[in-house]
Amino acid sequence: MIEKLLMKLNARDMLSADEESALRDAPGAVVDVPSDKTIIRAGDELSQSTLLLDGLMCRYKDLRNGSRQISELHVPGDFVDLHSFTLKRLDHNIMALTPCRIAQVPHERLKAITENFPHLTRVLWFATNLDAAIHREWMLSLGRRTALARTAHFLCEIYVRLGIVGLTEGTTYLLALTQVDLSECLGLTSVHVNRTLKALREQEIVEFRGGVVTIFDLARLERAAEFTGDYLYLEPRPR
Amino acid sequence: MIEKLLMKLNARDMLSADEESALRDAPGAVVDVPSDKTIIRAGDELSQSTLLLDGLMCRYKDLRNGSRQISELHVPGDFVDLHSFTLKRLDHNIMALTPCRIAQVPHERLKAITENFPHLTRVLWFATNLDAAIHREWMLSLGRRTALARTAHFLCEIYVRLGIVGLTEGTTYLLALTQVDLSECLGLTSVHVNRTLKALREQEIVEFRGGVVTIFDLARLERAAEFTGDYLYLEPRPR
DNA sequence: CGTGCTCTTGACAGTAGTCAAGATGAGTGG
DNA sequence: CCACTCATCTTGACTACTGTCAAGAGCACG
Repeated sequence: MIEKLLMKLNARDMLSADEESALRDAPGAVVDVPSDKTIIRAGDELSQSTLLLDGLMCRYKDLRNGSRQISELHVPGDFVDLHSFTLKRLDHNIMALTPCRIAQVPHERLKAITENFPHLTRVLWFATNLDAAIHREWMLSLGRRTALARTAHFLCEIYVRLGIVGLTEGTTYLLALTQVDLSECLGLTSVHVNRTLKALREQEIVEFRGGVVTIFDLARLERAAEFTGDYLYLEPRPR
Repeated sequence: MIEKLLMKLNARDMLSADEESALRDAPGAVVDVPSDKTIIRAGDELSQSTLLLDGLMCRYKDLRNGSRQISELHVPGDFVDLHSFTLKRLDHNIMALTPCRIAQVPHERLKAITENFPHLTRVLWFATNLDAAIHREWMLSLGRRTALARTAHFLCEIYVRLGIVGLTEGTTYLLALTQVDLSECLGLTSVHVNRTLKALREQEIVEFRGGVVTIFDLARLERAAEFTGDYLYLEPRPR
């Protein structure tokens, strides 16, 4: 059930059999969530964390005028709100962007891990630090990249992250987002995202249509984005 | 020496005497860093973390064209790169924006904390999760707030964060940044920051001159920024 | 009392936003 | 099986916020 989480973590460090089994024992309920449902609201008191098994979720915040910023897109294997374990409540909302399957992990079991498995604790800590690294790269995009580079960068990142958990096929992957969803990730309007996707398509770099991303020229996509995967910490090493 | 760190952590949870003393024993060398010096470069192999005792530091990334995005401004008491403990290398640079005094904490000692002090480990984990929460709020600023709201929000945040460590005087605080530094935090050009500060000053909301921030009307500043301190997690509770 | 950095301002440019209308397409009910 | 509906996508025309370029002022420091 937690195979994708293990793929993600084992790409960054090696877990022992004991640690893997502690992780396997961690989930409580498995729940299906319909598309568009906000499962956690900012400020809610939380006693469990959410592991995404299948589907796409996001974290978002919004302003009074209704404009929304997605701060992270989550793919299967992501521990969507592992950080709620120490924060106890969140500063943002979490919603399903597609129908999702999640596993709920009681904070009590995470606490037991911190008491008994120091190395596994560091690996989980690492996982939240990785989220923060993704946040920083997005800040660079939001603050300094052009709409085109920002969009290209996003598509590169998701390509790598889905690849880690085995959800790419060559240079193609499924991404059931609307252009509005995309615009909320990218800090743009959906109209401008539409124009930007058109430009990327006409330059034969990448295409995003009907929930499918097809990368025609990965090298050019990465160049347009100034993408390097460094910030995704894809080296197995002791944490 | 680590009093400001303790103020920061004790505002979020209570540390035991043992835990405080473990933290006091953690720092190795104390070092002075001149203004503008980049002390850590992205990719460097790291074996210690940096605790900021005095001065202002920042984390930043840049693009090939030279434009720079600061992803976090650090104030005294901040564990600037605590996350390097699990990441082992960083995805961003760290530099001093003013003359600084730092304490260097060997990762070995942090590792010992994770082996012997589970609760203190969770508190330190919390501290990195707090950085990520600040990242998310900045993403909302960069992606969705106007230049004016974004600038106002930044000044609110720093006001609160400096207040926690006793570095405000009423509604005034010292902030020895240039407008270029500010623009790199805010994802704007320095010219536009200049105009935005002028607008805030002329509306008698806040003034930023000569390294001094004077808030004339905190309520209006917070309203202009849509600022609430929720994301700074200012409640002492078991982590 | 220069030198250089920072701040300030004006004129102009351009990227991205706004508004609006029509196209496309999947799902629904008659 | 065929309208019909609603969400999403697309495009054009226009707007505006922020960026660019440039020059001059202010000021600390040697």
